[in-house]
Amino acid sequence: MLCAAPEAGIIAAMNAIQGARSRARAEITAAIKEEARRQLADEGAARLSLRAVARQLGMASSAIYRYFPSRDDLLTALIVDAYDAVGAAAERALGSAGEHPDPVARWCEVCRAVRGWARDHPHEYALIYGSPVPGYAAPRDTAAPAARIGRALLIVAADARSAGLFTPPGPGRVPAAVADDLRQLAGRMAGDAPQAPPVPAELLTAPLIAAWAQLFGLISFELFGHFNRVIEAREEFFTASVTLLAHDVGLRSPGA
Amino acid sequence: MLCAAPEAGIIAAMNAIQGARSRARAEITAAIKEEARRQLADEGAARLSLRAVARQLGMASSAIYRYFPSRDDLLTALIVDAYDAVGAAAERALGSAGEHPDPVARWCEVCRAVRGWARDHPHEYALIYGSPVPGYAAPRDTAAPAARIGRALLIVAADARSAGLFTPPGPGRVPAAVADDLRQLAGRMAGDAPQAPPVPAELLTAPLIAAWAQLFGLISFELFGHFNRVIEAREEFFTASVTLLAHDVGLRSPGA
DNA sequence: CTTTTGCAAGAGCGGTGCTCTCGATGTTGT
DNA sequence: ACAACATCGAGAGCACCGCTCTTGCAAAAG
Repeated sequence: MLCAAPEAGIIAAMNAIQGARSRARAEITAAIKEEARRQLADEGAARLSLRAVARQLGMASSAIYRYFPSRDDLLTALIVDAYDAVGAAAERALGSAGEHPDPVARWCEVCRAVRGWARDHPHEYALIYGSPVPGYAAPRDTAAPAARIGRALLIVAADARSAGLFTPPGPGRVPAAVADDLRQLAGRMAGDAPQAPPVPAELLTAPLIAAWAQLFGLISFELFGHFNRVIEAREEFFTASVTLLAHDVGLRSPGA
Repeated sequence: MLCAAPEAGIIAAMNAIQGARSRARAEITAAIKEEARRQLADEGAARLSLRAVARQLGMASSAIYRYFPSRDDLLTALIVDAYDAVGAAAERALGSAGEHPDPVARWCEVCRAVRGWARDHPHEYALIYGSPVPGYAAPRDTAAPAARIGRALLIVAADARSAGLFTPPGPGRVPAAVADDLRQLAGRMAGDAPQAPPVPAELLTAPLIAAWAQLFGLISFELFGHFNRVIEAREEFFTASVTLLAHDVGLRSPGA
C-alpha cells in the first residue's frame, strides 16, 4: 500500500503527518461536538454549557476555546450538523420510496421521515426550527444544508410530473413579486448545486414553498406542545394533514 | 365616609387599606413585567436577566423574588401576556372585519393580524411559538389564552356556515382516532367557555386544526429567517398562502 | 404601645462565558 | 542537532447570572 503508487504514497504520508496533529485536532473537535450534542439532547440548547462539556471531557474550560472561539460557534456547528441529519433522513426516505408509483405516498414518506427525526431529536429540531439563537450566528453555512429537505420535496414533485401525476396548481393567483422570487430562487438553486439535476422552474410554485413551511408548522406544534389536549392521535393527524398538503401542491395518486 | 353606611364604609375602608399595600404590590409587579417586556423585546428571552431588570428599576436584585419566585415564573407571566396580546389582535381583526361578507377575506384578515402582531413583537412571538423554555413552566395558565386565536378562526368558519359559504371538507378521509379527538375537543371548548356561543362540532375539522398549525409554520419561517433568500415578497406570499388555507378549510367567497 | 408582618437591601454561594498569562510540548527551519 | 517557532493545556481571574439567607426597617394588627 505504501509503494504501490509512489506519488500517492507520498501524498498519503504527508497527509498522515499533517494528519498526526490535525487529526488530534479533528478528534478533539469531534469529541467536543459529541459531548455537546449529548448535553443538547439531554437538556436543550439553553442549558448547554461549555464548562460542563469541558468537565465531562476532563479538560480545562479554557481549552475549549482552542477549538470553538465561542459558545455560539459551537452551537452553530451543531446547527449545521442538525440540518445535515434531518436532510439526510429526508433523502433516505426519498430514496427508499423511490420506486413507489404514488407521488402522494412518497411525499408523505418524506414528511414522515422529517417528523420522525424531529421526534427522535426534539432539542436539535428546536435548535434549527425553533426560536433562533440570540447570537443569530449562522448566515451562510446553514443555507445549503437547510435546503436539502426542500429539495427532497421538490424531487417528489419532479418525479410526479415525469409520471404525469402532477397538475400545477392553477386558480390561485400568484402575485408578480412572488413569481419573481420563485424565478430567482430557481436560478440560485441551479447555481448552488450544478451537478444535481436542474429543477424545472415550473415546479417551484408558491404552494410548494407554503407546504414546505406548513410542514414545519405541523411538526413544531406537535413537538412544542401546542397539540396537548387538542390532538392526541398525532401520527394519524399528521399523515392526514400532509396528504392534504400533497394535493395542494399538485400531486395526484395514480388511481385518481 | 365612616358613618354614612357603616357596613359598606368598613368594607370600603378595608378595601382601601388592603388596596393601599396590595396596590403598591400590583404596581411594582406591573413595573417589573413592563421592564422585563422591554428587555425581552430588545434582546430576547435568553438574554432576559432578573438582575438587569432590578438594576433598571433601582432595586436590589433579591427584591424581585418578593414578586416572582423565579425567573421562569416571570417568563411564564410574559408568556400569558403574549398569548393574550396576540389573541386580542386576532379578535380585533375578527370584529373589525365582522360585517365583511366574504369569509375568505375575513379569514385572511385574522391571519394577517396574527402575522402583524408577530412582526411587531418578534421576541414575544418566539417566546410562545418558538422553542419552549427549558423550565417548561406553564401548563394550565396558558391553555385558555392560547386558544383564543384558534377560537377566532373557528368563528370565521361558523359565520361562513351561517351565510351558506362553508362547504365541509369532504373527500379527505379522517382517521377515527382523530375524529374522537375532535369530538372531545369540541366538548372541552364548550365546557371551558360556557358563555361563548357553542361552536358547532361539525366545524371543528381536521383541516381547520391543520390550517391553524400551518399558519404558524408560515409566520415562524418568515420570522425565524427560513425565507431569507427564498421569498422576499413576504406580505404577498403570506396572503396568497393563507387564502389557499381558507379554501382547504372549506370557506368560499360569495361570488364563487 | 407592643407585636407581628411584609418588604428592601446586602452578603454570599455556585455557576456561567470569556480573557489572559504562563509553562510545556511538539513542529519547523537552518 | 539546535534554535526559533507555533500550538496547546491549565490556572487564575473578571463580570455576570439565578437564587438563598440574614438583617434591619417600616407599616399594619392587636
